[in-house]
Amino acid sequence: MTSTSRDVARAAGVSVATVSRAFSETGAVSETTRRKVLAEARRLGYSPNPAARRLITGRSGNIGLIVPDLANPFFADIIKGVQRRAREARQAILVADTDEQARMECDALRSLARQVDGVILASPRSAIEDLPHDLNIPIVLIHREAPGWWSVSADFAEGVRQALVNVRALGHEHVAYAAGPIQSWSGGMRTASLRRHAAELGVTLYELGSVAPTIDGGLAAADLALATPATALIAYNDVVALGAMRRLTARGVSVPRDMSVVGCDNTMLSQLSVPALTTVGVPRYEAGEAAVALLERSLADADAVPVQQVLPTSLVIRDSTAPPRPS
Amino acid sequence: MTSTSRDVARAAGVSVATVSRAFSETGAVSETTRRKVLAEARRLGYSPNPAARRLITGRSGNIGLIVPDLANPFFADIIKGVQRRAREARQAILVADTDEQARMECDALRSLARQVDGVILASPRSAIEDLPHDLNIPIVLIHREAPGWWSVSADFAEGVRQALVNVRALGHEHVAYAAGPIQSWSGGMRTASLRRHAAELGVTLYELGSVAPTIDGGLAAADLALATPATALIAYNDVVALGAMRRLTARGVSVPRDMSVVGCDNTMLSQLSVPALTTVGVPRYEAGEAAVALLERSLADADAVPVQQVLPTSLVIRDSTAPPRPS
DNA sequence: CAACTTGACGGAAACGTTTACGTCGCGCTT
DNA sequence: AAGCGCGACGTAAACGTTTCCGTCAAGTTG
Repeated sequence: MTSTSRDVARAAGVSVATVSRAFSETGAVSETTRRKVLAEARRLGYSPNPAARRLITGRSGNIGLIVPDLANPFFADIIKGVQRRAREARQAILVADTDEQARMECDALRSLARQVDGVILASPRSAIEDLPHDLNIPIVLIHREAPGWWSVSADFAEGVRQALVNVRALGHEHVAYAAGPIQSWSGGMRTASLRRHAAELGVTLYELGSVAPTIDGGLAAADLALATPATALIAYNDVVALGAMRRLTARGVSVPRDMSVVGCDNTMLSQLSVPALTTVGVPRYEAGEAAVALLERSLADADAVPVQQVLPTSLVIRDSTAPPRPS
Repeated sequence: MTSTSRDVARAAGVSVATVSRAFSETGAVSETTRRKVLAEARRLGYSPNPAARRLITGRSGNIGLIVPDLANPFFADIIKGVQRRAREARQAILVADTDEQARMECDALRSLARQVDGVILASPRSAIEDLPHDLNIPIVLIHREAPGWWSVSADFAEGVRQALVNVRALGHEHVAYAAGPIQSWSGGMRTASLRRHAAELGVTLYELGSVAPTIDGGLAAADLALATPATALIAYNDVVALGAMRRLTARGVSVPRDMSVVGCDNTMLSQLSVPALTTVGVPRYEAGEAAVALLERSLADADAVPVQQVLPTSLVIRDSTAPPRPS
């Protein structure tokens, strides 16, 4: 049905080796025969069989991408970044959704291992030591740093610091913080940063503990916050912030008049809400692109020393923050 | 580095053919030797090389998925459905994002063609006749029907009919409709259905024309709606509805007291908004699953006659609709 | 008991490339 | 004029499976 390199070789009056060389950029072939071969190939509708090529070169030409939840807009942007950079490198991407389950990360990793040249693992829920390390393909982590691993993450510590500084500048002295899942590495960064900077900024931090990273988690966080003297609430992410705003409004607490709210991630949601959410901007698209770039580097030089890239974050001020009401 | 079937064969004292048979479910091999082979394979860390397998069987074991925009929550759910069903069938999925561009659909189709066993094309922006049809792999369309093509779509006509009936039952006699992009097949279905049923239900339909399927499009739609006597607005999708609600609120028009708003798709957004959005529920997860099922059928029997599956839709009533204010 | 089926297994030929190696002209040096 | 280097190209051996035959023993039938 589909034609092979032999067909093209015959038609162009050359050997299959020459056909192969005409298609691989590096091949030593004269310009005239290359043109001849390419023309003949087009006429016959020939394109190299990727399976055969992969069998001999060992390169599959595609990379794996593992995310906790595709429906989470946070990861959607990461995928788009990966996608774009991968397309330039003529790589296809194989995506796996793990439904937020750590075990599925390992399964996905294993089943992808033989199919791809390398894997990008976004916001892994697993502990690093639980990840299989015997599948000799490069792995790049997103939003998780670990010694000896390639990774690209964002400077969450700086982002929430900016949030705290801003809220303090508005006049808030009592700030509540709703943390996310304990396994979240980036969440840990945020908590640590807030603790570190609260004292030196002269704000009292009320840690509300860990809530689910969902709307419902946000509802709970709002009630917890109202039980403290806090006049501002920093949330684990935008979704929690939105949930909190909804609950606050429902309980007659006006945002930002009675309570300022800050989210994290700057997802699409933060622009949609009313009032629009002040949030910590996290580069997602760029993280995806950077991860592919790192993967390419580790693919090019198998024993390159892993780099841990950190992308900048910055506060995006919208309408959910304001000075506290004079009491 | 990695061991091959030959290594396993040698270790187990059998031939490579037997190793192959032990791994392919169908192979005629005695239970005892199969167990022996599998044990030896596990010990050596062997797993069949997918490239070699593909080269000879012609099956790649993965399917392609092309979507206009990964960041659109609408498609995210479709992917999750595809993902789930594909995992059961031990298939990996290769995803391509076309950035809403019709041309990229063709490019993606072509570059995927040799890599996958079949392709699922969600909400194609291209005209059917522009799609390449010479790449002899099965294609399943989502949310687009065309004679001679496999497809799974939703009964948008019924969904918006229900919306119209409901709004009419609440007492609205003047209803505005903001349509989406003209290339949208499903949008066409909605428009046609509204036109068909408006008269018989005794409602006057104000067609606002086509707006961008974005928040900004929704802002525009709101202004257009306010220029008509309409007391209810049906929007192309949830995003447009949200944009409209925002604009209406900004202009001092209370939703749903002064104006009822109905969205379409029942995306996550519709639950997040305040007030929560009444919307037409469209099965996305199920559509993804169904598409894979269809793909499997057409893979199993190459000249099966294409089926066009239609999934049910139903109105989800939330807080953005209410009886019109007595004037 | 001979002939025949049946099931388990090995040998070997594919599948369609890439690439190491060899050959062959051609132009250049000495 | 002989030797040499070099670029272009062909030959053939991989890559790791699956699968078509063929063989052989064990059971089954007439």
